[in-house]
Amino acid sequence: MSATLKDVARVVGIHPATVSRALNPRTSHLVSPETVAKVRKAAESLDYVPNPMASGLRTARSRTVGVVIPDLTNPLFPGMVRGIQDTLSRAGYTPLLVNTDNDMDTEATLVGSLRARRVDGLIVATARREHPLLAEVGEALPIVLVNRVTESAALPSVTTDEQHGIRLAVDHLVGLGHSDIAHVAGPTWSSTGHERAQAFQRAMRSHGLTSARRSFPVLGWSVEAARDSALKALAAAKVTAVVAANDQLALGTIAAARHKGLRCPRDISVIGYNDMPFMDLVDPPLTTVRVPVSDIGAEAARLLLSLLRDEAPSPVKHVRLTPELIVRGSTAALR
Amino acid sequence: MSATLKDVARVVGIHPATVSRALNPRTSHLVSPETVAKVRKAAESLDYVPNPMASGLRTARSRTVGVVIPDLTNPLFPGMVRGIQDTLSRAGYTPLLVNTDNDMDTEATLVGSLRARRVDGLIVATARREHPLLAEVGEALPIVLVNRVTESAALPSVTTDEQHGIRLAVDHLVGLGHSDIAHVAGPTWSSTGHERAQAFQRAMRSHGLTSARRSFPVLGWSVEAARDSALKALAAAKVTAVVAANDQLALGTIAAARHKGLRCPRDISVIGYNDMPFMDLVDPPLTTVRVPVSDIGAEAARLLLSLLRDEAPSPVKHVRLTPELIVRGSTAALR
DNA sequence: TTGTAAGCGTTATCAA
DNA sequence: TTGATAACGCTTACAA
Repeated sequence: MSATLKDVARVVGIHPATVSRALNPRTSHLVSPETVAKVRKAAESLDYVPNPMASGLRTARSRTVGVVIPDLTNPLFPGMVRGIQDTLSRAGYTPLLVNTDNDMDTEATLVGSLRARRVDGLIVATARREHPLLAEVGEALPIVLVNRVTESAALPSVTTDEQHGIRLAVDHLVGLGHSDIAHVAGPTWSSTGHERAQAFQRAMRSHGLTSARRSFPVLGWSVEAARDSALKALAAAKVTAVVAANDQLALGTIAAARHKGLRCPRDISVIGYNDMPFMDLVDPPLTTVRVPVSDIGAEAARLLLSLLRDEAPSPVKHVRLTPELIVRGSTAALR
Repeated sequence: MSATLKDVARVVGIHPATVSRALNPRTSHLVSPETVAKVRKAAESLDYVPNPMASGLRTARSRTVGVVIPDLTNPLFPGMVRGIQDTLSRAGYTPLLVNTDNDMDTEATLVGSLRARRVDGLIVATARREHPLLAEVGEALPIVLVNRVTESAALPSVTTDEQHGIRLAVDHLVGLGHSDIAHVAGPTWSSTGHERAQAFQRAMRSHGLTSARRSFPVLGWSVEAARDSALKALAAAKVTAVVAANDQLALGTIAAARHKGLRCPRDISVIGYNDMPFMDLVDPPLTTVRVPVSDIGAEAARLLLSLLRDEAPSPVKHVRLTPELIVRGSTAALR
């Protein structure tokens, strides 16, 4: 049904190999300009498109990249995925997307299926601080981590400056007069959870504020998972403000506060992290640290593409982007 | 690097073709049980995985499906995509996702690239009422439409019962005592926009209410796009309630109302459509018609898989799922 | 039940 | 500058 190199060759009256050379940008200089022109025209008129399975088989490269995320329905990821997709496809690569649901067995299976599909590389958003699988797969395949990293830092990554982001949040609250601030922290197995918690300690200390026993880690990143930790945080003596490790946890904290009869921001200020879509429309509009999700994705794709191009193994590169504070209605001056 | 049929054959001491037969469920019955067992063991120990490019080249099937959506960052779609992904991958198919941004040229390009990748079929969420491209591509490739359909109805589809959904919305408002109800309608090029508008007329008439000049179509589906139409709707005589054609338009309507000094639901009731994530947390929590997005995706994938399996062209099938009303805080009894 | 052989559409190597 | 040829890894008639 679809035209092949042979068909084009027949039309032009030359050998298929020459057609291949003429059509491939990296080899077309080996062919006389006139033949190239004739071939291009014939290919056009037959609307020939190269068969990626044939060339992939021959070259042992699929021009395909696996994208491993926890869950597409978490609003943090669609923007990141778009950044990845747009950049990859402009370079002729096709992303293959999988969702692990934060389950390590599922992840192992899915990474297996991506390797079975012969992906040329991997962009991974599911890293844990300890993550043997990634180290192992990284031996065989170029990998770029996004958002979260592994402890060893042996894999290239694109992240944001958590230190800076949390710092912005704490500074903002302190500026509003708060000093009794708690942290509803992310899961400790996640580098983002861990680093934000550490950053919280540091930021508090730098203001001369006590952060001891003021950090309350959750088990998962969801609105529901926040409840217990949020209640503990709110029970801590005199707490007037909470820095949550992401937007879902902030929303959960606000819900828990409401449940206790506290109103946000009147009685308690809450600040989130990520600035997911619609966070300007929730009640109250959420003050949060905005992460440039689409840029993270684009940057990760670029980094992977450079890895895919380079023959020589380059030094492991870590890209850090800078988040910014978005002030809305969930934070207010201490009364 | 990766083991091939030949490697397995060498280990077992038989011909590669036999290994192929033994490993393929559809042909393994042609091989003696003992050989099958030996082959399986050898394949396992070498961790052989079939090369999809080689088998795809040979069989002219990629076991790959193109998924065409307007924009992944629109919260309506991630759930749908998950439904598609989960169902397809369980059947051994890999989805290739593209975003058209509702631009027809982009769409043509991307569909072209999917065909270049030799996808076996297409799941399309970008249908317009008039959509020549899809009709054309549908000649060559199995296509299933999701959410939106084309006017001719010549392509199989999975949608929800718009008629029923809008009916639920209008009934709810009438039940609350409203009779002056307006519709902030979706774009007319979209079947969902069109059908919901028609359904609105019908539902109003069935209650004996006037719907004349009460429908105000927008140009796009976004929160911002709603502004003008919403202002017109709110300016219409005595309007006390608005049925919006989706959640974004509902949010835009609420914002416009607020801008005019009207409060929702006190002065004006607003009802959305889709029930996107977090619509329970916006201000006010949005009453809306919930669409089973994940089921739509799963159903579409199933339908396409059946098309992919069948040799004989089956009659064009249309699956309709039923939406349900979710009552929250954006609607209230007429005062 | 298994082996043989050809071919899917490319590209890389070698020769002309 | 072009042509011939082989090979990538798999499947499938056909033969044995």
